[in-house]
Amino acid sequence: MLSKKTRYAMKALVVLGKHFGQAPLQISRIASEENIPKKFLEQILLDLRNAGLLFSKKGAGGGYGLVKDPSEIFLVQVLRITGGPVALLPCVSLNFYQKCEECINEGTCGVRDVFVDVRNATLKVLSETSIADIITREEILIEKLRL
Amino acid sequence: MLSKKTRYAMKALVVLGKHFGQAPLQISRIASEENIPKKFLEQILLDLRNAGLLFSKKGAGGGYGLVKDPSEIFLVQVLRITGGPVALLPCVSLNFYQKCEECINEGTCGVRDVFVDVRNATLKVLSETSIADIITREEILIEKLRL
DNA sequence: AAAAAGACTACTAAATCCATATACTTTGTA
DNA sequence: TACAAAGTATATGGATTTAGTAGTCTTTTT
Repeated sequence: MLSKKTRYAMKALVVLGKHFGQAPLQISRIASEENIPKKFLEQILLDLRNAGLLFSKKGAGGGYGLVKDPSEIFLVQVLRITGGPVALLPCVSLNFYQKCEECINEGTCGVRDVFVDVRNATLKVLSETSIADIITREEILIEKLRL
Repeated sequence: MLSKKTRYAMKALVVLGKHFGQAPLQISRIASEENIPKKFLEQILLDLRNAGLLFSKKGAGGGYGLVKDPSEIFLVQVLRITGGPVALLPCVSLNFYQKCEECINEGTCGVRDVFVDVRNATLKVLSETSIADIITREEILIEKLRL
């Protein structure tokens, strides 16, 4: 399961993506728009900024904005910034690898082998999907509901 | 990430799969073979038994065994018994569904839409892979290491 | 009867997650 | 220049979950 942090981060990026190129958006605005606790969102946006995804502007008329085009921000990146490993087993994680304590021989572990496949399948979707794609998907979903 | 419970369950089932058709295996034997805390494994095997995957026999010469052929036990089942949701978001889970509190309209949520795809990809692997497949994979891995 | 093995219940220590609080810094503007 | 708006940073606390342990009871075999 993804943490709320990761979920909030993605939702916030979608909102920011819709405003790309415009004036920066304030935390409180994003928070109220997406029902995210403001103080928590504050920390999250800060992480995304420190990771180079967002710029920030202090003071009156300040706020946050995307540094890159939404089509260049992929979900894997977000997941990794917010600390959510893609893999379901630590011994299979590319960026958060940890040896399974109980495992005798990692190289011949069949369970691990399967979860390498699972990770690859997940990674494929997440590394191909951008914030822009999510915005497009939302438009399609809204369109469908109109029928 | 899968819980240790789920991991231990899978490993135990693999051990039991290798002994399918033979005399039941004792908890302590599986525990020492796979470096799993015995008392913890006890609870896990009980869950698997209550879910109908294992039979148990008390008293001297007792132990646990698979009810079905290892080729008929799939990883999705194990995951669901041990309480590990397949989905990365609660609002996308088939068996552990929960509404995202903060979500305004689930039907038009692009993030959710992507994670439906992720879930399907994961589910495909986990519902196609059996305990027997894991055993086969281990044999292949061992074979490869011999070269 | 005794020993072997699982069944069941309860508990606890540690970790993690979510959220809030508080104090500080920067920037725009009246 | 002073003040208010907004982000920065750190700390803290509560709730929940996870992992593991302990102890007692029940069943079965010898």
